[in-house]
Amino acid sequence: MLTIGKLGAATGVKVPTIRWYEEVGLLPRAGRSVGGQRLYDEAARRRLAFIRHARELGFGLDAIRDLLSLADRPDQSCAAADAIARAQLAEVEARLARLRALKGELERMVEQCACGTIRDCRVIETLGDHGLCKGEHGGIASPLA
Amino acid sequence: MLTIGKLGAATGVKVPTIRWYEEVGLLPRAGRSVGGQRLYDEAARRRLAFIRHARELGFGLDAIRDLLSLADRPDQSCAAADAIARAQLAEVEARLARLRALKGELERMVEQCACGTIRDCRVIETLGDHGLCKGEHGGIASPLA
DNA sequence: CTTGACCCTCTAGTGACTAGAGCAATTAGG
DNA sequence: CCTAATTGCTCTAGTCACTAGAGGGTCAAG
Repeated sequence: MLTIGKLGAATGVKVPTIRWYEEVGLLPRAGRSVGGQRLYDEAARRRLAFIRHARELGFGLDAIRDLLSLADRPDQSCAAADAIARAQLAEVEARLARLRALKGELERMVEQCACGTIRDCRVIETLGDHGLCKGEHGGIASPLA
Repeated sequence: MLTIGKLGAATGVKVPTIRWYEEVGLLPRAGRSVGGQRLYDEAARRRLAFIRHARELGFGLDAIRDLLSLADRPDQSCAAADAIARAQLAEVEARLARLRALKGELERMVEQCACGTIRDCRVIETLGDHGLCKGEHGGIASPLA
């Protein structure tokens, strides 16, 4: 049986994060010691490792919840899991495209800067006038890295 | 003189967002009509367009605040603005590298899925066992797209 | 038995907004 | 000139996935 700190160390997840996963239902309510401290078994450790890995791959907690409930039913079709992963891949590809455009625009901006005074600064000027941009760079960047 | 709605339409910024920019000090407190509604002039419009464009390029509000105060002093050196832009570029490049790694891992996962039952699903299996991953994909993805 | 490391709950804060309630002001049409 | 529709106002709360901190309780080693 692991205390929450050992579990965190074993999985690379911070202690408050583990408690928070419990609160939002990603982890089942942990059993407690006599004094009321959480205790975890190997199954909990595997479940948390799964969550952590999925987070590293950028899945949101809702998607992870779905993936976990799928993982608990080994006889069902894998199609749903596949769909979730494909959606995540599409999301990542979209963000990649956007970031590449951003990078190009920033590079252009920085390269043109002669580093004189603000008056002649291409960085400031470009920011002030969208028309100086070559390509579109769409709307405001969305969260979820 | 523009009302807040016209200003929003002219710059592509939503009305509550404009009010929020005022609240956090990116925009000066707007003058008001007799009835208390905000009114904006051309200078405000340019300032908001600057903010919007910088947001599109992924700058955070703190960086934008700095850029704006630089833009207001045309005689000063452009070095600080250049540094902010370079930092943003570095940030974008780091996120690009991370996203590329993520994309690779997701592609591998999805490609290996034979779409049978969950029991044999590579997606679920890979998520459960980080050892099946080829490369590192670092920590949890950070926000700020 | 004490010390220090760990654990508990609870609240609040992050970034950059977005949504909604409940009401006031403006504007276009008749 | 009146009315109805639109737009505006403030304020609160919610989003995502945590993180930080206060103020205490528990546990294992020495």
